[in-house]
Order: sequence, then C-alpha cells, then structure tokens
Amino acid sequence: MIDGVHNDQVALETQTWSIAELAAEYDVTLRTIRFYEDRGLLNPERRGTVRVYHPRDRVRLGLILRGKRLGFSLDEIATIVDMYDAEPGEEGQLVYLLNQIGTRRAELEQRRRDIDETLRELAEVEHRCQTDLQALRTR
Amino acid sequence: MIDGVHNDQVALETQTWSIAELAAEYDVTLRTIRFYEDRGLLNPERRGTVRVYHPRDRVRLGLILRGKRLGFSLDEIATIVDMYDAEPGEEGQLVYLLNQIGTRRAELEQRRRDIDETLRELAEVEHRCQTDLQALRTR
DNA sequence: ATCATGCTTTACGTTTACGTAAGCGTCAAT
DNA sequence: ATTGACGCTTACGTAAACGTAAAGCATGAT
Repeated sequence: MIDGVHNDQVALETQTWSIAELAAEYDVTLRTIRFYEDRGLLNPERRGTVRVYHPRDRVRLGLILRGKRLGFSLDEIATIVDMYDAEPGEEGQLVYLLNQIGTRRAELEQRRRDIDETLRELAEVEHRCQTDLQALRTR
Repeated sequence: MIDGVHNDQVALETQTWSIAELAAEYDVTLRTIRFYEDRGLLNPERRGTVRVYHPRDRVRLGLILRGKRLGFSLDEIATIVDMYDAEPGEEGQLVYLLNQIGTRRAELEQRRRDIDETLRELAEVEHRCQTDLQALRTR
C-alpha cells in the first residue's frame, strides 16, 4: 500500500510466484515441482537459493500437468513442451518438429477414439444397470 | 478337412487361444499376460498347467489394453473391467456401479477436453513451423 | 532317444514418478 | 532470543508395470 498499488495488483511483467503458490494453484506438492525441475522440465529463476517462477514457468507447469492427464510420460512431455518454446532455428530442426507434431497428433487422435468407444460402452453398461435397478424396484 | 470344416472355421463356442496367440494378436509379451492374471484381471481356464483363453478372456484383455492406452492404472482398470461382467446383484451393488460409471465418464470427458485443447495448440505450433519454414525457403 | 518347441513357475532387477524424512538456512514476528 | 513459516538439498523408500534369467515339464518330430 506504500505506492498506491494494491498487493494483488502487480505490473504484469514482474508477476512471479513462489513454489508454494504454484503448488497450491495446480494442486501438486513442492516435491513434484522440484522433481520436474530435476528432469529439466522447469528452469525457474534463482534468487539466492530460492526458486522464483515467471509466467513462462507457470505455463509450462500447466502444459506438463495436462500432458500427465493425457497419460504421457515425463520424457514424452519434455519433447512436447519444448516444442512450444522452440526457436525458429534451422530447417532440419523445423522439419523434425513437424514430424513430432504429426506423431503426437496421431497418438492423440487414437486416444480420442479409445475414449469415445469407452464412453459408448459405459453408456451401455449404465443402461443395463438402470434396467436391472428398475426391475428390482418394481418387483 | 476331415469333417468338411476348414481349420480356421471352428464352432464359436469352442474357440480358444493359447497365451502365445493372444500375445501375438495384441502385441504384448507372455509375461504381461501372466502379470495381468496375477493381478486378478484375467482368469483363463487351466488344462493341467496350461492356460486356455476363451472369448471372454480375449475381450477382457482388449479392454485392459485400451484402459492402459487411456492412462488408467491396472487397479482402476480392474474396477472398470469388472463392471462389464458384473451380475445384476443387489441394489446397493447397482448403485455403486452407477456411481463408478459417473466418475469414469467425468474423467474421460476431462481427458477428451484435454486432448482437444492439445490438438488445437499443436495446430498452432505446426502453423508457426510452416510459416518459419516458408520464410527460410523463400529467402 | 534326444532334440527343439512351447509352456510353466519362481524370483530378482528395472524404470518412472514421485513420497518421506532428515537436517539445515533465512526471515519476520512475538 | 526464540519460534514458526517457508524454503533448500540429499538421499533412501515405494508402487506400478513389467523385463529377464533360471530351471523345469510335456510333447511332437527326427
């Protein structure tokens, strides 16, 4: 309140988070976040020994966790997430990236087909259950 | 050819498979199939010590592997797969099953949202790559 | 008769993704 | 000056999902 700016209203460029804040926001443990750093998935700034997370780090954490929800391994997630940050670079690099993207897309589309099929079958089982339940109750 | 029936045309009720046949068909190792049995996911018939797989076992293996592709743990898969075989049973059992189905459905729908979002972002990155590639080549 | 093939069990090894202390530094508040 | 709150590193532990020998039966072919 010293300079007329509220505590929760910080200039966008300077917005940072502590490890505990990110952990709370994404509902993971501190250990998990440090582990991702260990595996090279995050590279927060250090002020002394303390980790300081910038918007870029926060976005990456979000991508990592979504990758996890999708069932990818951390190694796979590493290649995926790095694609977002990749600099234009040289032609070979770009072609490689495009191939990676193709592969990932194929995997994801297969997964979606699996999901849709499973949802259909769940609906079947559900219907069977409800039928059985009706039969039990009207008996 | 003895009785006018081709070798690959067997009465449906008697169709069975060896462990190696199933392994080849689904591209998993024998170890994996035995492991699933160890975890109670499969219960093939035994003729002596040898495992004999019936259509029911084959279907279950398919379900298990699809569950794996979807990123579920074997424990989760166990509860899912058992839902398919569940007998009508009593009311409490049915209600429990319906709840499980609701949970699974919610999870799967979340996953599908994740997938769609990821696919959109992959398309973005791909577009960026292609733009960069064009820039490089027309230079 | 023995050899290869296919199946079996038992059991220790491995990787992934963290959990869980243990022990210590730092800073603000009481 | 001590107490928390929060953070750090180091390091051993663990559950999941198999891999990988090792060693042995059974059976059909040579």
